[in-house]
Amino acid sequence: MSNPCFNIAAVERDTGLSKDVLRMWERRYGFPVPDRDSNGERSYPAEQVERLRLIKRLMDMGHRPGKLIATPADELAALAPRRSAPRTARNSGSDDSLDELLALIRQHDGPGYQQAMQQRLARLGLQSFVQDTVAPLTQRVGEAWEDGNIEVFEEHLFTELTKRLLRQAIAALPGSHPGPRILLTSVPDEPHVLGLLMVEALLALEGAECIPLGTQMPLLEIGRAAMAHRADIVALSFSVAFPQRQIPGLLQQLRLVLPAEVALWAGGGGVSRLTPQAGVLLLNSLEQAITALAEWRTSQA
Amino acid sequence: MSNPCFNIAAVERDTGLSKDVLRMWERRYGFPVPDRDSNGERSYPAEQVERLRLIKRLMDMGHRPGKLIATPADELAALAPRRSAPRTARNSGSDDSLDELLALIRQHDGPGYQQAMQQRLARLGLQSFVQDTVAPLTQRVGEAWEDGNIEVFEEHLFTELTKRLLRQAIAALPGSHPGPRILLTSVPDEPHVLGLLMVEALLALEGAECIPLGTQMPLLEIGRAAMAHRADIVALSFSVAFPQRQIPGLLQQLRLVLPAEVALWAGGGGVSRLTPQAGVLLLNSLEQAITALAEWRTSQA
DNA sequence: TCAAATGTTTGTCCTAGACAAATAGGACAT
DNA sequence: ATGTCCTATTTGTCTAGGACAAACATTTGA
Repeated sequence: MSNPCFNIAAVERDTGLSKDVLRMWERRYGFPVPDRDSNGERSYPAEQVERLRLIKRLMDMGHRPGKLIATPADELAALAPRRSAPRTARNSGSDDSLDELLALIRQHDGPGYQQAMQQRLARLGLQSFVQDTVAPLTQRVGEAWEDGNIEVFEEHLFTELTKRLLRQAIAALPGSHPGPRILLTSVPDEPHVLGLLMVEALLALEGAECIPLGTQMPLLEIGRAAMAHRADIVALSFSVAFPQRQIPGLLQQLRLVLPAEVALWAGGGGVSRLTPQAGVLLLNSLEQAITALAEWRTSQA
Repeated sequence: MSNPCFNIAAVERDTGLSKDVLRMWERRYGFPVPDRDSNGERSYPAEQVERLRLIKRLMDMGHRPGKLIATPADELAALAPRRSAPRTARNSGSDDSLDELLALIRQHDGPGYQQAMQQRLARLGLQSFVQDTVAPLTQRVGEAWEDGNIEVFEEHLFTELTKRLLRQAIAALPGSHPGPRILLTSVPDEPHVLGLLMVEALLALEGAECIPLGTQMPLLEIGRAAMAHRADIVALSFSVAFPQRQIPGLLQQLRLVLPAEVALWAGGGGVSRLTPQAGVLLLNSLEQAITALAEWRTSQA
């Protein structure tokens, strides 16, 4: 047979579970139980790696590892979407056209998806496209991900193609910039960029001068960048997947690094359940970004 | 005093040196010697972290840790850019226009950089733009990074804006795809996407159907994606920063996961010093990607 | 019904030993 | 002088189990 086998470092890479955790689970729960190679080192069969990936995904949804590992294989039932509001027609389940877009991704039809999205963009205009198509579609993909009925590579394809569409649309905008200079980025350990692009599109549309720095900037660097670019506002994005309890500390720390006259905005799914922070403006929706921009302008006038 | 202190996990994040390595160095070389907090856990003063960062950078340039740690503080001299060919006029030092582009980044003039690059793209055409502007410019930025004379956020700005330019150019290409279906991605722990975009631009220009999946795909997922998209070729990119010794193992493992009829290509700065691998085509330059595509086509005819 | 106290679960850190992969240095042959 | 092989050193990663604190769940008390 000689199925493909993985050493512990490879499993760490592929699952996101640290070596310490892998060894600890083996000690405590008796799973995974890897084979040993000629040097006595762990060698995980692909099957166990697969199971670990599934467990990790369910953990990210809020399940506890102890329970998951005990469950034999009908944990497929545990896929039960632990969503607070189970998809009323109002929040995200109603729009059939979103389902069509999602179906294109599921059929791995990249060109078809691009074309359909281009049409929507042309029809709706950028603002409505972002708010009424990209945002809900992203949420739908996130839900599918939690429910386990989308493949990792399908999600990657969606993200990659959507990023391209947004960047293209942003690049096509006219170049006059009356508004504030807004530096857009995310903190280390936050690699998601789609939310940042959505808000960039909306802000650029309103005439703000956006400085996109990509993701994962060390805090001290964000401070330096704000100085160097003479930014008026620093806008950060936190995805729902980002560990919520770290956010207040990060924001406070960054607030200390930034000059007082630079505004600090934080948005994205990760901040929606957060209590207000001194010196930080929390944006709970895309609309709010537009409002905040208008308010900033009046406050400067 | 209470200078800012870092626990071992923070040092790992900030330096890229694994916890194991940090503890081992302490045991073997007597550096770093962190303080201990009330729980007996390592607490690294900022000064030592700074030194570690410097050491890591020099290591990435080819120096050995043993020597570096022994060197007191005049290792600043060791900054001597150990570049193999110290910038002859031929390899990368001659083109003044590249320096102008780099200067725009250093002045944090994003719009100016974008405009200058757009002009070059229009003048040279996509192929020459990629090969003669983007590639050497990327290398130049990498050198500046090694020499420590570029800021992190400057590098981020460069990367972000250049990504946009390339994606825009790719999107503008006509849509007929006679060629093979090529799946483009990178392995986990390899977040760099610029190289992937460069090769995508060249391959798409030659009529290949490129399926961009972004970066950091788990190996098993790459296999599934190749099946789902009926890919003819899987192309991976490894940056110079990627730990070279991990690459052969990764490629072999991926080779086992992929169907035999799917070709596996690996390119980027990380593979340039690699010995040939069975079942894997190593691309040492962008030109080689074009050649490889032509060869694949004749072999299929 | 909410808040505080208690108990469980879980991840990360610790020490210290072993070994193999990578690299450098030296001997030898071409 | 140059290239190849062999040996010695350097260096990173793995292993084992123990300890503990932070996160979470549950029960108690108001």
